[in-house]
Amino acid sequence: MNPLTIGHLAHATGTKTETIRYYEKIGLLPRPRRTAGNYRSYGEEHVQRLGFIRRARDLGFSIDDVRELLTLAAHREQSCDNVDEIAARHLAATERKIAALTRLRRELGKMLASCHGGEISECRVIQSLSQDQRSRPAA
Amino acid sequence: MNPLTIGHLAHATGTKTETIRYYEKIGLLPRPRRTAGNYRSYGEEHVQRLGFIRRARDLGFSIDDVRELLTLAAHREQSCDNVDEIAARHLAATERKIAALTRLRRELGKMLASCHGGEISECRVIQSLSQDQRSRPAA
DNA sequence: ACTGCACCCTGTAGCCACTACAGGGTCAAG
DNA sequence: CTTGACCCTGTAGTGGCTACAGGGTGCAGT
Repeated sequence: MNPLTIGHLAHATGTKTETIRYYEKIGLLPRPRRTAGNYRSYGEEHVQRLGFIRRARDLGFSIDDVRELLTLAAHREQSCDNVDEIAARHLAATERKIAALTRLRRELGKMLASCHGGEISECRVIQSLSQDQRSRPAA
Repeated sequence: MNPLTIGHLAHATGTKTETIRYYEKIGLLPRPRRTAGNYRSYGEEHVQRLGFIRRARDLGFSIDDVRELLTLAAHREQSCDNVDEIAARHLAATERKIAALTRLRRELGKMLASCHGGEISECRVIQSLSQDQRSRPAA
């Protein structure tokens, strides 16, 4: 209801004040009014918009994606195909990341499981990192 | 065998020349000899070391971890506990990332599945981003 | 000898999405 | 009228490269 300071807006949306100023600088949040003492003064619309931004960011959307989602969200009568496309693209990228990390996890797990302690000279982890897999003898 | 230029070292290890110079700048690769024309001149030991670095980086180890792994690898008579600890820590971090991304994937999948096209005003994706989950009505 | 051309050199700036100061100003309570 | 919590701007740092700009080197072909 009443206008909020940047600190209150930060608290209300779970954002840091520096981040809010950063979003303003890059044009993601509109510049708010200022008080007589030059403090930023926010209203309900800023809480909404920053909440949207924060939720999208928490879901891993890039700043550019968020920017586009905000623009699309403002055109209520248009088709949501573009929105779905952004989300689908992000979902696909997330799946690719999961797949890559899963491969890493398997590799790391194998390395660790094969190491039975002892000296560095016998350490499987170091051995794995030291030799090119392609030229390692099959034995 | 014969000394390599930076381009040849790059080719041999699948690294970019800029990255090799960067690794030298941050002290990860030792400064090589120079030719009369001030070209960097690399030997087999550089191929080994850069190969180690690249494999560790491909497994997602941070530069600082790689630095420590290189130091540990050089002390062949010491225990490999420290190595295993770095690897275990990295494995745990990788698992946390996978868990976080898996949650994201589920959320994104739910959002997309519930959206049946049409107008933005009815778009589930936009709705999800627009409202705070905690204050959304249960219906 | 000369001309291209591919490669090499240094140094700096940019990427992403913040985060952390430094050096100041404002405002309400005591 | 002072204290302390908040606010302001602007700049620099994070990780791990990547991309220039503006030059020099080396070798093949003519």
